[in-house]
Amino acid sequence: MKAHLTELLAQAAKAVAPDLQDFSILIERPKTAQHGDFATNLAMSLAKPLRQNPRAIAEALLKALPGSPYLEKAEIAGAGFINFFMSPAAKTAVVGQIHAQGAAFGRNTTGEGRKVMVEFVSANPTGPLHVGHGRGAAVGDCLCRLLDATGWDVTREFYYNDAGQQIDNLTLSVQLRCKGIGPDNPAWPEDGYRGDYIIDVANAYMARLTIDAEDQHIVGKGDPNDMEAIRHFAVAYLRREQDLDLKAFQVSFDVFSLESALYTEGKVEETVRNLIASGHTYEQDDALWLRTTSFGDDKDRVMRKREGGYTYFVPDVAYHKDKWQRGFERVINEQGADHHSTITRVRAGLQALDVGIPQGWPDYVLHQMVTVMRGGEEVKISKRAGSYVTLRDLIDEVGCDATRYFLAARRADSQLVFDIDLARAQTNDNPVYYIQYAHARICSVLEQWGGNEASLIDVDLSVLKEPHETALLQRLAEYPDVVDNAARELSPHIAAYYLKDLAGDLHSYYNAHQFLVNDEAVKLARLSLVLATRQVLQSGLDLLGVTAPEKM
RNA sequence: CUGCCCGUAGCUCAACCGGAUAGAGCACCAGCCUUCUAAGCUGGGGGUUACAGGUUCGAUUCCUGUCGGGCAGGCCA
Repeated sequence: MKAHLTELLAQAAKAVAPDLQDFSILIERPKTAQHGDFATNLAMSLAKPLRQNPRAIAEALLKALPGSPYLEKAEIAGAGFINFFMSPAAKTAVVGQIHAQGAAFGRNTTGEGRKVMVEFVSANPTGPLHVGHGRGAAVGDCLCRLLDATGWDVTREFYYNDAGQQIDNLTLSVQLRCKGIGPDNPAWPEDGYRGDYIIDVANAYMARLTIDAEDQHIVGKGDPNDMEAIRHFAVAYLRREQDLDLKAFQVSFDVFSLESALYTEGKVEETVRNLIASGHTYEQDDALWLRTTSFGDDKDRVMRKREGGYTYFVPDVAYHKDKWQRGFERVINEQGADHHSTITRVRAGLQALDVGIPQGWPDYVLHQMVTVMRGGEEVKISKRAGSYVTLRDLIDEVGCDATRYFLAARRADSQLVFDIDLARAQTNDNPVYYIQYAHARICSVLEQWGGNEASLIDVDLSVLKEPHETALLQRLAEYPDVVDNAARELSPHIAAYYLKDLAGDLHSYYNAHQFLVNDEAVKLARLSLVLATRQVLQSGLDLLGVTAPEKM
């Protein structure tokens, strides 16, 4: 309907201002019903280039506006808004669309089947996933679903930093636990991992347990002096733990990339050679530096340390070059904002390689920190101290659906307070139940009606005239815009808020009117409307990875 | 000290390239179950959009500055 109005306005604008080339037509949904079903500020935005009074332009536009069966009337209001009032047929048309398209309603082909990679979670295999990872998992997974819904060919990828200093710390921590040494012992290193899960890893290793995962089968050697064996076992063990966490959270990946593989396959060395060949490096103080300041960084960065190892951003650059070479012209990295400083470095490294990668590549979606409240107090998250709320804890206590909704329903770039007690104890406060309840209510009504749902597809909807019905119809018609907007803005919370509003419309309608009435025509029309509503609730919940239960 | 993010009702959060009277939920107050699930609905109070300027027909939104919170600024990741 929006597209239809845009077309009408474009024709009118052409008649009013034939010489004007570059202008865009914005149509929005007014907040109050008095302002019609749609409104445009076109006359106001044309005021400047045409050097005329907005209201005068609006008059001219209205005069030139072609007629349409969907348009009841259009009028000028305020400073020069044009408000459109749609015909009843235009308002109910969406129901037919939803029935015809089913789960495809709201999806579009904007992405044209192009490849996009979303890298998310990417936790280090040094412990279980915590709430912050949960936010990344929820947001990242929703981004994938949104991109898929808008026609992109999505690859979901997880990158394991299974090399480097922290893995050494992990290995050492496990080894000490194998020998019965804990954090209380003076021999315990300052940056060792103190969590109890390290004991579990050590016990499993000593008991010669087998780690069975999709791509690895590793048996604990039981030798507390074999550092290599401990390292492999510990990493495998914790990777499997994280996989199980993700599975419990209903998040899946297509590709797992390992930092260690970048080394063994020579990709890190190759990247270093390429960077040196590019002329953007120099030696100083026995270290190798990359002149990242040439690409917008505020200081140059060390690539190869004095002791010979590479700093973390070198494999990062190698990894992203690999992404590019795998054909991903679009890559979105979802990560915690505490890593934002790597963005400039990675991009600088990629520019220095000079292999045709665009300047702003890749995209980033950063989520801010999650604060966890329990018993009215903040739970401090410290991985090394071992005191933190794991994602598994949340799923167990709060439930998968509610946890996902809470973590995805807020703008990524604002800090998030997750109150465990609230989410767990007072389930009626939880918006996710509110939405699911709307879905369950519709299922219940349809079941009691007992008729054939297929027969509701083609009924006369002209009897739907109640304000509650009009409101619901309008909300349903918004859904395709919501999906497109959320995908374009990379903002899952837009979909979450929409669903809350949609559920609210349904609940109000439900309370104000009986659906299963004696008047057959009214009954069928109402059932057709709520059947369409159920479809959109289902599709929308699916975008968030939340289930749509038929009974609650 | 420098860079990035944020600051909206008592609390948690929205507000679609700048649009009309800034919206929800929780909490508080008053109502609605012999009628399709009360995990629901209806009504009410609650705001100088941190503060001060600027840009224009119009600013929560854009720009500058101040204050406050978070995160970064390592030859850690």
